[in-house]
Amino acid sequence: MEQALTIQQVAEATGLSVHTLRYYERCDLIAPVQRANNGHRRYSAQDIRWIQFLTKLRMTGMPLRQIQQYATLLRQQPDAVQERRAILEAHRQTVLEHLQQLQENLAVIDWKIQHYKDIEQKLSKTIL
Amino acid sequence: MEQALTIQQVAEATGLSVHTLRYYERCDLIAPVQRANNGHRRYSAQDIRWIQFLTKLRMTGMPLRQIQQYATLLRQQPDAVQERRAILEAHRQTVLEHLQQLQENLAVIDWKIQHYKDIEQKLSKTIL
DNA sequence: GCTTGACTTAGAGTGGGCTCTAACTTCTAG
DNA sequence: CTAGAAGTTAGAGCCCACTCTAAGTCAAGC
Repeated sequence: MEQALTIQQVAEATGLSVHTLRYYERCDLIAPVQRANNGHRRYSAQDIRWIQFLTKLRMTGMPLRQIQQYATLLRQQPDAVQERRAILEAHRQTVLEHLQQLQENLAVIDWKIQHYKDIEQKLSKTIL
Repeated sequence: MEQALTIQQVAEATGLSVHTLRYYERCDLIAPVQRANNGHRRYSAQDIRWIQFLTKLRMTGMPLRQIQQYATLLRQQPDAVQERRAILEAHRQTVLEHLQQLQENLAVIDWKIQHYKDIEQKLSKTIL
């Protein structure tokens, strides 16, 4: 049998909390996980790979709803590769725009920091 | 008198809603704005510059609470340039880390897109 | 055989950031 | 003089993404 992890172990492995893992399953972001005889979840290597990918989607700002759609597609139409790629490419575009924005705004902040540095310079000269 | 804008005009100029503008003032992100005789807000050019900068902070993910601190410092200790610079530099660091993360995660997504492209390629060849 | 600890569920609560509502005032145009 | 457009307030509501609680089950170790 391949390694089947407990929810605790998966939490540690993925950085999500056990609460969040169960929550994600409830929200259909994760397919119903296999159970041990006592009803405890047993995560497969597959499950973990998917959870790791879904956290990438989350961390780039994809809403749970959209991840849920992607997950459903993945489960119900494993051959719909083009559709899934379309979702990822749309998301990619969104992320690129977000990155762009972030960099522009950061530039303004950098400018302000420099401005403050200049003021500090001037002040120290005045004092001397 | 310099141009004193109504809340509507400021909303248009900054991309925030009038609701949000009032909300920000309530939360102390914006200093109490001058009022016309009828009690309506009249925003100064100063106000607008600040609002524009605060939206940069927001868009780079600074929490309202922190912006509020920065704003308070700006109003109550206009000479505390170093302190304000410290806040901005700390924030800058956070944003840089976030950017880094975003790029790393995006790379994984890009990889997945490429992977899907490869599959599509193979499929189309199989069919031919 | 009893405690401890990891698990289960359904459902309630939280925090951030808006967003909207209701009731009211005030100015402008017809 | 009246309708309507734009403003005001306090406070309620909403959405997202968790996060926690309560009550219960089950297996292992003392």
